Amino acid sequence: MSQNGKLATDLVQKLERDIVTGVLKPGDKLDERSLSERFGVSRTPVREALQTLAGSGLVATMPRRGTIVAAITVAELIEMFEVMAELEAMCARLAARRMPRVDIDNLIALSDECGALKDHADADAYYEANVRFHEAIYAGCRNSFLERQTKNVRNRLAPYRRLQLHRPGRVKTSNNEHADILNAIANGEAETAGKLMQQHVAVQGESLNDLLAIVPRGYLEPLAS
Amino acid sequence: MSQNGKLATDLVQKLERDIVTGVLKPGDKLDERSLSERFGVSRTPVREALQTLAGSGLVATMPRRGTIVAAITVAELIEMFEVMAELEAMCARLAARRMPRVDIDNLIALSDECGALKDHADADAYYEANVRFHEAIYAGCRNSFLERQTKNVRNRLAPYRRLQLHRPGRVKTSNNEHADILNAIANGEAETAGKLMQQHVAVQGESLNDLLAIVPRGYLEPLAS
DNA sequence: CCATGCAATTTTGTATACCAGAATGTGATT
DNA sequence: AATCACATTCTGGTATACAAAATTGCATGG
Repeated sequence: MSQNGKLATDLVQKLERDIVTGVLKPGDKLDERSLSERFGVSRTPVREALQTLAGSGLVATMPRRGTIVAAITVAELIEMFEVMAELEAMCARLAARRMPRVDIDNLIALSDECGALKDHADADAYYEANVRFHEAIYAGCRNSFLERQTKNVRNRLAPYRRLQLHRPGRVKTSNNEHADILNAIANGEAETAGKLMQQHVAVQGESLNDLLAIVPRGYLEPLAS
Repeated sequence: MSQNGKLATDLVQKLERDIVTGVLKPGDKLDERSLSERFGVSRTPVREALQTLAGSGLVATMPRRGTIVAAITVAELIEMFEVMAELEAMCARLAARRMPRVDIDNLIALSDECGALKDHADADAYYEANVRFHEAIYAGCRNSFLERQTKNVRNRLAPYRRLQLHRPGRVKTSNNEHADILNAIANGEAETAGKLMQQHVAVQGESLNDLLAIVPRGYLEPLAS
């Protein structure tokens, strides 16, 4: 997948991580010169990295006006959740039909892991386990293109989705839904698995009003990808 | 959407057109120097353009080994059609629920246009009308993110899909399916519209064996995106 | 005649220099 | 005091120069 040279590739990964984990917030300006001296390289690989990130939608650059971490509008967020729900539903449907036994066992283990962390104080720990559970299902669809596509959209939503889990009660509900989804997949009930997953994801998009209440200032400024 | 400078943006559009329309074939080498002198610019905007195209998946570049027009393997093609069918189905479902009357009228006109060309000798003319019909449905879903995502995948499949229509009888069948889809959308039958569209697209992926028989040499070499 | 290794050339990756357009600040004028 | 014009400055876009890696071709040896 990685197209650029070594330096540029490194930059892509570092910046991607910073954006997805929230170190860099939506709307933050990404000045080429600052980045180049911060990483000790010239502007060229920095530009290539930004170019790549722009392609995947994580940053947005306006001609002659620079690059910022993609700040998604509420309308765009709703749209993306709508698509995300359907992509994950597709993964779940296919996983129910194609996931081999050994991978299902692994999925059960990941679900247990989520269960063990659901009452834990550390929301981030649950978040990580949650990601692993979902990614196991992506992998289970046995369609590497769909897997990449889904992960891409998830990454772009990551800065906003992380906030979701801090909503009271959401973790527990989420965990229950996991159990149902797992069940459907293990039993090969494709349509059920898809339906459940669709709702599981879509509910996050539908509660965007709640999300807006806790979103930090600066998250909802101008621009979509 | 466009991130690069003016020159680079132009290049992206020109190269994209050449790839989608088949002037440049999968596997063709894209030499930076040749391109730069062909377009009368330096290597920098050329590199940026290739970078952008790599991001959208239309070209593939291996580090230190250059860039080629993305040559998709058969396995990857099957995967992509599987996803494409689902994306278009989603568009159709949403369009059935959201498309305003005036746009439906326009869709009817586009369908008629396809019908008028279905017996015509010029397969390319039907192909273009077909694209317009499908794009009208993308637009009808009222989800610009989904629309972009769908168009992106379609572009990547375009070099291969174009071959499909040269299969005898396909045009007529395709046209009948259009009529059914249009009907479902006009009547607001979301699930039906989605189902029909899913099949309409998936059948192209499932007939890949036939496609392989007529694919020109050089189309199926090494690399996926 | 074929294989292997080295050299020359080609081509990509990175750095730097230069140019152009946009933002900003200052001063004059109303 | 507010606004508009102009100049300065800052930042992004493009070109060019340089470095490193890979491919190619040739020569040499088996």
